[in-house]
Amino acid sequence: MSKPATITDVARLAGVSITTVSRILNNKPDVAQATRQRVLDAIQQLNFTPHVQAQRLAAGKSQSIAVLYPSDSLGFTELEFEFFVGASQVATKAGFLFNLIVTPMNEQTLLNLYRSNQVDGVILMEVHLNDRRVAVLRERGYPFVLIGRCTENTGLSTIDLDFETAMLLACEHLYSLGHRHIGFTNLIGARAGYGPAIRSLWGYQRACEQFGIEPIYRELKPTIDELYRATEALLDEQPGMTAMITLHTGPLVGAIRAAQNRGLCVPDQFSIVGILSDQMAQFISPPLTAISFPAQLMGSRAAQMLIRKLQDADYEDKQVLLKPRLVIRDSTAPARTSER
Amino acid sequence: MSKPATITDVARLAGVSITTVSRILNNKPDVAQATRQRVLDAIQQLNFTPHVQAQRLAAGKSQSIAVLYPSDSLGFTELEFEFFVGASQVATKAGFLFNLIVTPMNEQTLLNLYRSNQVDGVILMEVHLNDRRVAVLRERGYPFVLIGRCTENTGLSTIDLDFETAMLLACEHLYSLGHRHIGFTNLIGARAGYGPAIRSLWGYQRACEQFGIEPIYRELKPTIDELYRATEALLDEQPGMTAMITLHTGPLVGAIRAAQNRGLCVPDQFSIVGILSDQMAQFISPPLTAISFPAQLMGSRAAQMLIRKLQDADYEDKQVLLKPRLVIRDSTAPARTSER
DNA sequence: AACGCTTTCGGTAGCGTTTCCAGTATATTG
DNA sequence: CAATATACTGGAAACGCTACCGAAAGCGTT
Repeated sequence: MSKPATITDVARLAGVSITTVSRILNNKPDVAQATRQRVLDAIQQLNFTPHVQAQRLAAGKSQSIAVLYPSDSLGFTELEFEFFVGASQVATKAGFLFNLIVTPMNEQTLLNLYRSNQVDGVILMEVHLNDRRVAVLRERGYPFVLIGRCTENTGLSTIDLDFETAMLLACEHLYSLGHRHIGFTNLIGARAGYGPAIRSLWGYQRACEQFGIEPIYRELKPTIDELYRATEALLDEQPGMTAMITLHTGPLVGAIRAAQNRGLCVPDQFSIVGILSDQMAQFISPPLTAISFPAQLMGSRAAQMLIRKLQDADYEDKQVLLKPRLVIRDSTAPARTSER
Repeated sequence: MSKPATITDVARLAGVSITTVSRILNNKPDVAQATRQRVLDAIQQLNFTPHVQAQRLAAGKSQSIAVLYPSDSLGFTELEFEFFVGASQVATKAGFLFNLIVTPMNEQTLLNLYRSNQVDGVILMEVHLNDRRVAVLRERGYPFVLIGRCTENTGLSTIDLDFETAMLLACEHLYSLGHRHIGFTNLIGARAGYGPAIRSLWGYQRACEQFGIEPIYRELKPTIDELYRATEALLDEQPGMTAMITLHTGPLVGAIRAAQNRGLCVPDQFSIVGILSDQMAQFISPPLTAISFPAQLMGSRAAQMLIRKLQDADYEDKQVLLKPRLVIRDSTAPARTSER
């Protein structure tokens, strides 16, 4: 574990000043081709790698970004993971360090992240319509992007799935299959200001109006048990219900099991549409008809936006809204005319 | 985005030298109670947070660890994710930055990670029995720990699940339910030196000997399709097979579907045992009897070991082998005496 | 021959900490 | 009461790099 070579060693070996070496390291102009080669050889020979802490201290930048996913929220499924992988890949490629922070942060610790130069910018997940974190960061002018949206998004960089359209698509699909009684179990938090919940509800309500069907609605916590019980309850109360949409990702099996336990075969007697990543949808039996959740894409786009924002002083903030895509698999089927 | 306060500002405001402030920041002794309070007040008042890059440069430590998960290997499931979360939580709590690196690294870039002071130590995942990375790092004396094991582990810090015992447990469970023809689909790579595959195979072979049953064995890639086809093939070739164990985590549904497609109800006519995290096992229909894979625990233990190794000069390397636990759910049932 | 331009390079002052060493005042000891 | 230990504090040199500024050298222009 001998001490690694420093820029001084390289300079000495190449017979130049450290300034020149620094120029080459940072691809600055004003250096003769011959000198450049000599320095590169020296670097090679010494196995030199610049000391990142020193670089960052001198440059006044941390060259790293973080994703904040407060783990007290919904827990982890593959979906969150796909966000991280997407962001991580982009960051690494752009020469940024990627930090995943799952510990919930208060305002202080959030600001300290910037003040201590730990990160140049962050990606916020699980944002609420009226998110304190957003207010605090915006006020201080610290760079960040949101996965999700707030009520007021001007001047913010956001990326989000268009949940409203997603619900429309799902309803439309089921309606066209002949279903006229379509339930919807939403994530909890529509009242508390949780974006996906609210916007999904809007979409569902609009679809119901448009198709002239009666809403059958529940909000519940994301556990298998909750969804199981809720599905049972809905089936009891709404004997005509032949299909269901749920925003719950992992716990979705609860709905399938509840239906099957009633002797309702999915999809022949009961159709289910979810919102999941393609991989997750395939890992379920039966393979799920679902709005495809492009989590990895969203993660990488978010990282791209953030990094461009950091590098390009007059980068213009954008609010990206991804068009949802419905992938039809084996959990939806035409409604039987003579129902149950 | 005004410039954050520095240690000099704090020192000036408190009327002390920066040395004293530094002492307090690092909980060093030799500072009067009154002075400490005065400085703490100043820190509070200025919202001061030490500049991490500067701290690390001066201290010669990066205070960060990384997990290397080469994404070209098996892809991502919830399982990998749980590793990361476990490690990340421990790291954050210990004041370490946590870096997730999914880009595959060659020897050079791996070493550069240390040389450039980006990390103090790493956690290696997906290690092979004869892993180049291990050789390189060991030779240089760079700190690391393994999730998994090598052939020769003396002087290494490792943590691994006892796959051999795991297979014994699974077989035992099925045997005691009356199954006498038990298939096993393994991850690919037993020959190439992939630890889990090899050790599972050993366990399976031992169990077969012990219970006097005939091995029914396949190695395949971790995709749903592969597992589906393999299960079909096994059912064709081995009409007596009433149960199956698989090391494939996510794609496991392929086996379930294949059985169900044959009209074999799981578990009444066909039993399946997997190796999954508890959460994943519950997300499958039917809830899966499985060896519980304590991924999060393993991640956090690995991080703990690494950090202790970094902080404690004479820390003794340990090879931890976690005892597996079988959780019985609804995918296994007694073998029917009059089979198919 | 004097001037200015371009290209290429080096000197050096930071960046914000930690840490070693030396110093002062106070307390303890024989 | 001198001598020595003890508690506390400050000065200044690193840590390894970037970035500003200025200088030297080569070349064409007037």
